[in-house]
Amino acid sequence: MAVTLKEVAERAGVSRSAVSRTFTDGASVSDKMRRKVEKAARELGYSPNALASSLTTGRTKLIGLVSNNFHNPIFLEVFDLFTRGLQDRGLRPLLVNLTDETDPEHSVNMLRQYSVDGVVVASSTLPPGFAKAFRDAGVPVVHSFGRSSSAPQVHVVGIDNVESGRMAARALIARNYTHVAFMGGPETATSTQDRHAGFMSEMSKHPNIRATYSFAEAYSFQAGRSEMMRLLQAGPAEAYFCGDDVLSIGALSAISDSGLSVPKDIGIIGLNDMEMAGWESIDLTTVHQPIRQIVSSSIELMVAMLDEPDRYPEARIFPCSIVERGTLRPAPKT
Amino acid sequence: MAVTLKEVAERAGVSRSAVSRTFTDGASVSDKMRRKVEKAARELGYSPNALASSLTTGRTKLIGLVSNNFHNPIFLEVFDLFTRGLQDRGLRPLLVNLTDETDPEHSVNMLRQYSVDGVVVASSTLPPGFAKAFRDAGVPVVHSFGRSSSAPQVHVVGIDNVESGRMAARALIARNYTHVAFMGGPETATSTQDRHAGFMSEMSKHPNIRATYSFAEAYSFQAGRSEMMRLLQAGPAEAYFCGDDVLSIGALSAISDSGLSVPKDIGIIGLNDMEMAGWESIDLTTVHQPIRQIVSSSIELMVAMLDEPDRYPEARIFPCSIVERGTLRPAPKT
DNA sequence: ACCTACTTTGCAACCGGTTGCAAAATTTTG
DNA sequence: CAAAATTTTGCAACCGGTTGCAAAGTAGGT
Repeated sequence: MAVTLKEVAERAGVSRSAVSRTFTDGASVSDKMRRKVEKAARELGYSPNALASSLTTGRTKLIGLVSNNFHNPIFLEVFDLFTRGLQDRGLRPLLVNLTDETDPEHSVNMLRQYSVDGVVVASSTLPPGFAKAFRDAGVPVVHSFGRSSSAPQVHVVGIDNVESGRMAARALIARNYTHVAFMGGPETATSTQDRHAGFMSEMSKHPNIRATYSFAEAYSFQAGRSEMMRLLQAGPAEAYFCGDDVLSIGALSAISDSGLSVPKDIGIIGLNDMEMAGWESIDLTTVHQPIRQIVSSSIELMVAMLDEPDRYPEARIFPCSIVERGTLRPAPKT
Repeated sequence: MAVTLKEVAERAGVSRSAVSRTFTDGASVSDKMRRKVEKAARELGYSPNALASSLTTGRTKLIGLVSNNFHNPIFLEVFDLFTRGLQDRGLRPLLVNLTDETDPEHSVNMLRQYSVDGVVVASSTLPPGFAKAFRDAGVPVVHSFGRSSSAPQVHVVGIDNVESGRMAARALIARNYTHVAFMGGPETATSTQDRHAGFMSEMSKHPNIRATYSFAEAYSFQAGRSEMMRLLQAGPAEAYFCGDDVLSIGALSAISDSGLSVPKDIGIIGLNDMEMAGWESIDLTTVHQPIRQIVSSSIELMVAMLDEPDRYPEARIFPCSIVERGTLRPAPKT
């Protein structure tokens, strides 16, 4: 069906190499030749087969985009940014949904079979062995939104979750709450562990403030809602740092359904600053995670690694900032 | 870097064909040979290069997954379903983000260069010429969430948007509203056009009910919110059928910020039944669009077309249903 | 043991490109 | 204008596999 190099060569009356060269930039072709070939190619509707050429060049321009996070709306923004950024650079994302059921091993193998030039993992927690498998195969890996210390052998781009936990803690301290709490996502997530650690470590400097914590079952609305329902029964803290914005929104729902009001009765601070956090009906005070920067830096790093595969692993950590909206009481003027 | 067929053949002391055959199912290989080859392959860590084999077999198992909808959270569910469904069948989604800036022509070309076996377009409105370009190239196309009549040359899987508009209208009629309205997405979207047409056609059977309409600028929270703000100023209808759930949520925000309550002062019915519609804090009555069925049917259709590329185009239309929650007043008992 | 029928294996050509090398063509130089 | 330097072009081998075909091997029947 598709038009091949050979057909173009025949029609233009030149060698196959000549055709190949006109479509490879940097190759030596005279203007006359180029015109002849381009004419023939246009008439035939030829476009070179990227896969065939990858065979000799060793580059497919395919990038595995791996994620296990298809439920948190912030990842739609992440996918948007990744796909656009990659395609702007002539790279093609091969999307892999790493669900709990699928064996990571299997995905690794699949990506190797398609000889991807690199792999971006967009997920806080990297499946064990994943990074290593690619490194052994000589495939560059960037772990976006990952924990900086978790795997020193792999490039990481993201935020310092420990620091972001501290930042949230300081926001609560500044507002003179006397009993605060951390309501995390699942305890197995490294992001939760780190935010928790940062939060508690900052609070430990203020022994006069009571600090407690608990974990929801997932980073989801329902999990946040039901965990907050439970906390309300048990006697809630004055303000909560929730593991992320979706959890926060669930918590807000539980609070308002209990007839309490935010921020008067209970304060909430989230993390991510997803689009929805700015919706007037939610108006969530939250720790902003700079996802645009994280994604674009991840892509730049990936591009750099394509030229220099053995590049020494680095961690690129972006600072977060607090976005003050309406779910924490105002800080007293200093 | 990667281990090749030849190396395995040498180590096993057999011909390259033998190795190839043990990795192609349906090929004739004796058990003894297979064991020998598999042993060598295992020792070397060999796995066949999918791209190289595609060259001779003509199949890449790559499916272009094209969408221009990276802002509506329902599409995260759609991507989740598509990626899982495809990878369960051994197909790999090559994701293409068709933003307004990118030239559709360019995307078509790119997908052809990667010789995708098929293309799934997940978007209500198909860029003009898109389907034709692939058909001309002999590449199967399935248009998911598309308009059934828009392009009879392409397979479409989705809902009948006209009928869904009628369904929403009937829901409002049954509740004895006397002034209803359609608040659509952008007028250029075929989904909006069809829902609008269906809604108005049903209303035209009830001349005693006043029916008006307007359009928001996008399928987004902010667009829904500001359009509803405008309508509230101008004097609102008693109940609105909003073009989709995200618009509805925006509208709800405007209504409650204006001190009005839902469904007492104004009724809202959405469309899609996205996960968020069921959140207790939203509790949106809506027309359920069966996205799981649409996606799985799209995939089945695609798989069928891989075997039978000239299959006669069909439209697979799934019925919607009303999910009654809390944003419309109850229908009186009959 | 011999012949037939069937299965397994290797050879070699091919898929659609790329690329090192040397010959041919063109340009520069003396 | 010839010789030297440079650019352009084609040949042929190669990338990592697949596959039609014929030769070799195995089994079954008598």
